[in-house]
Amino acid sequence: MANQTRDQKLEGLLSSAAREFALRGYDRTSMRDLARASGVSLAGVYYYVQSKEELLFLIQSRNFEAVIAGMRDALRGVTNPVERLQRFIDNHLDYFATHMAEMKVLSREADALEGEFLQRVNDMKRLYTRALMDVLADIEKTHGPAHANRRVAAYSLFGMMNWIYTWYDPLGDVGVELLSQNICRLFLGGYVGLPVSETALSRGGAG
Amino acid sequence: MANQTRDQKLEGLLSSAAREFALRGYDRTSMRDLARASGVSLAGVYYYVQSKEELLFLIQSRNFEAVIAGMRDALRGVTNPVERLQRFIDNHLDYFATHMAEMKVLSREADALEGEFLQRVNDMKRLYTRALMDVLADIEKTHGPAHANRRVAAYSLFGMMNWIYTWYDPLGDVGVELLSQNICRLFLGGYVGLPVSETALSRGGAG
DNA sequence: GTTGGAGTTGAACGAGCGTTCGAAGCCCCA
DNA sequence: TGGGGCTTCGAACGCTCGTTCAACTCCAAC
Repeated sequence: MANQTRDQKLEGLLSSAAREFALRGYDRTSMRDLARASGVSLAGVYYYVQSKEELLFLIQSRNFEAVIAGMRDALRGVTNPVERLQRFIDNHLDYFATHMAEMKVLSREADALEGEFLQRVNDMKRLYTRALMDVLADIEKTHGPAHANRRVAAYSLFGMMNWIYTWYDPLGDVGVELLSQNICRLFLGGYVGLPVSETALSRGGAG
Repeated sequence: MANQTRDQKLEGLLSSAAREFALRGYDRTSMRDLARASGVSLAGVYYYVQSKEELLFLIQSRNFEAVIAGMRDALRGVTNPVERLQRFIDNHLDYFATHMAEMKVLSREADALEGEFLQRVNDMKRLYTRALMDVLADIEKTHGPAHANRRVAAYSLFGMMNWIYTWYDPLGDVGVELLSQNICRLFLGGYVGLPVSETALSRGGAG
């Protein structure tokens, strides 16, 4: 509480803002709510951020960047297409489960942004979607024709993964590993008829 | 335009309100926007509806009721568990695709309601989720143990189906039949390892 | 031709919104 | 001790919001 750098304070503001946005929704949350939740005055918020919309943009873009960076790390050096997909899913769900508020805001407030803010987030979405579809294409090369249209399959997988903000409780009786394993199986089994074994789904050694 | 009953005018109001809510979001759409879009004065809206929240409730509950009624019709007399699931998915996606605005509002503005309005919609959700999980339980009885936790599977399927409000264009090159077929395959293949054939997925004869 | 209720309206209300700004507090260095 | 730049704040601005209400039009019934 005592001596934080400007960056640390912005970080804290973004974190409590994400919590509030996740709770009440972006539009129903006022700057006064955010000020109260983060322990500064209303005007104080504007010292760290230019507008409410920038606040939302920072939450969305920073977390999306982290997801993308995590995916790159998770896929680096992995050549087996199925394992690449498993790691893609694993990274997505893992980050989602450990940043529920932020990812709920990213999923639900998708079109609250406008102009350049919106464009920059949409660019990330395109990049990320492209990455998944490339993985799917690789899988098709090694496992024969898929049982579903690739684009439909990609968006269906995103649907399974992003929809969790409406029901999943990371502290409940379904752990992230089980969740990730289940979604991996559901998707892989349906997409290329792969009956994924227990062991094949456990996470590999080196990240 | 000339002589409509009160009910028809309310219907028209709900329809244009759904379109506006889907476009801009519930909170960002003002009662003045709705008045303009439906061609009455601001005060005129309040002759048909008690509040903005009731407007949202009516959109959500009426359409959810229609989805549930459609499901009951689709499942009536069908005993094969897999076919029951296919019809469940088919009904959901078909209604979604023909009522994109309304279903987007139902999916996205899930917690904009409060109090009794919220409770009544949530009751419908519980009922509908229960119905799907019962179908899944039947499938497990006839096709052996599932490859995923039943609850996770159910919510994943809802995720695939509801997420389409973020990307699906009913007028695009992916028709509803193909969409439904793809999602059926993805789910069934992953849930019980069923390689669903072309013909088995075509819709049955009598409804 | 008058009555009365259904439908519609313009104008206003109070409240809350995002944002701004001048001033005050704070703390390090001279 | 004093100056100066970060940091914080109370108070206000202009605007839009959801909602209300008295007054109006219209038309069928008497």
